Amino acid sequence: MDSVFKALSDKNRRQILTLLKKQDMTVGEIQKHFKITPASLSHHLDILKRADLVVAEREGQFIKYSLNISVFGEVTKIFLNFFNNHQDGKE
Amino acid sequence: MDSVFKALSDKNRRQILTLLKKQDMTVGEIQKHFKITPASLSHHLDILKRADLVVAEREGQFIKYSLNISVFGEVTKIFLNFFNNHQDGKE
DNA sequence: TTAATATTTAGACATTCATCTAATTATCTT
DNA sequence: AAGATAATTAGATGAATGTCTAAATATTAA
Repeated sequence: MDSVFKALSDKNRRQILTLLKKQDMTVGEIQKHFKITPASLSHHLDILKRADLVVAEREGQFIKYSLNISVFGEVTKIFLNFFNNHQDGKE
Repeated sequence: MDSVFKALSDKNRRQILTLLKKQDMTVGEIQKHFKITPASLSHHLDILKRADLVVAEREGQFIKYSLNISVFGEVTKIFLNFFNNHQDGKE
């Protein structure tokens, strides 16, 4: 469970989750919302994946990421929904 | 809001919150549940305080800590209640 | 199969962070 | 006022973390 809290402790990663809450996205699409390098983004996605917060699935040349809709995923969404929209996310 | 997530990202601090959920405690009482030094504990309490998750009040020679029962406090309790009791807390 | 695009992995670097010891502040007791 | 207890602050240290560049892997297109 520690990995979930660790994963949520980074602002970029929380923003990724917020994006994926709206729709599944490829790395490239997610990338557009950030100014970090693809390598850094990939690192964040890996941390979210290890925390079981997101799932990755290859679609040809792309890799599509989506929220892991499980018990944790649900609660996390509720949690994020409450805590975000206050002054955290930039969009 | 970042400070809240950062605060929750440490296992010791989450355990402190879990303890305070049951009852207010002085630093000394909290201390008994950990094997870190008083200085380290004080540091963690400071982080929780800055995140507005707990409140400190001097009572003579002691300082009593309690959960900050506010909107954030309430949600945090619910959140912790759900996410703990899985494999995170040691008690 | 060669070139181009998408994403990840490896390795390095600077910053943040949890922890400790030692010193300091605050309160209580004698 | 002096000593004891409670807690915090200061400063140091090693580990963890976020970021980058460069290289590697995977897939599509020519």
